[in-house]
Amino acid sequence: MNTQSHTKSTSRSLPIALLRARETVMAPVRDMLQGIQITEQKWRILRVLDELGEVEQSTIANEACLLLPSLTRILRTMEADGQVTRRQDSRDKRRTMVMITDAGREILKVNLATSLAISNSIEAQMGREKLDKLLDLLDELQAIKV
Amino acid sequence: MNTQSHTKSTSRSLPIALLRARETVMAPVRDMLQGIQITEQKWRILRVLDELGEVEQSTIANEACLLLPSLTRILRTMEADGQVTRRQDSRDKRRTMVMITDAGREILKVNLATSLAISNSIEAQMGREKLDKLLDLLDELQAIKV
DNA sequence: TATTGTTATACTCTATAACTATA
DNA sequence: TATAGTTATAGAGTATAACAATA
Repeated sequence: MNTQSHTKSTSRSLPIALLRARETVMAPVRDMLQGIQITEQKWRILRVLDELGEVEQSTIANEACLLLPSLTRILRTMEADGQVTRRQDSRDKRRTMVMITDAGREILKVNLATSLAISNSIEAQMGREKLDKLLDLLDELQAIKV
Repeated sequence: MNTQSHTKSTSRSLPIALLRARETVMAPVRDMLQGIQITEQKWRILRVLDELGEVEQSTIANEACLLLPSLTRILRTMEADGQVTRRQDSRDKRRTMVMITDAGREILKVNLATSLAISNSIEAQMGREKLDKLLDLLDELQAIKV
């Protein structure tokens, strides 16, 4: 409690605590992405596509935390840049199926070492056990319906 | 490990896990803020100012995860809207000291009940103990130097 | 010389509504 | 009627550099 209005300390506010933690983690990731001219959003899309294989755009939007209109625009440039392919689903023609290309996968591969180095640095400071616990709790939080 | 390039599952990727968890938590908060015509960034600034009292802009930028140029613009409108006051520090004239006003505090106060209801809903689903553990871990993560 | 903050600029994302095509 | 995705548009934030004032 503070003296002003009895709101919680910002460090015990989940939205702010999540944001601050993310900023700490993202700082070196942003350095990495800047070197390869790719935005955070594109990086997330590549990660999601690499993990899920060929999926429809709504799935990407959910998994990568992007709105469909944003995704439409971003995928257009990623397709032009040869990082993803898109095709109409033959069974349900409303759906567009998206897949990562070899060139897209190459971007992930080239940055794997840096990516791991960042993870390892965090693990070295937090400890594997705490990090796993944190990921478990985040996964649980992410799944709830507020 | 997935089949494509041996990257980690996105749910075990700290940047993505933090973002997804935040999106879950922010959904109802955004509903609340939309009702009062205030952006997430302004809400964070009000929270930080309410907690810290009168502080310089660099402190706000750090605590609310905003860049100084963004903060300059946002504070200009918040000052015009009577939510904060700004004055030059007399000892170090480079510094601008910012303070929340009663009107700004009123915004926090009016939304305190909704804010608490959201917290309580999360607590009801996660449990107090897990939530505290999560906040502890986030605080620890936020403080490391990657 | 370094630091605090502002301004300028270009870019990108967000949010919403309206729309098309398909189911 | 509902759903998947696109387009249009307005608004806001991001990132960087250049700058002014002060230390």
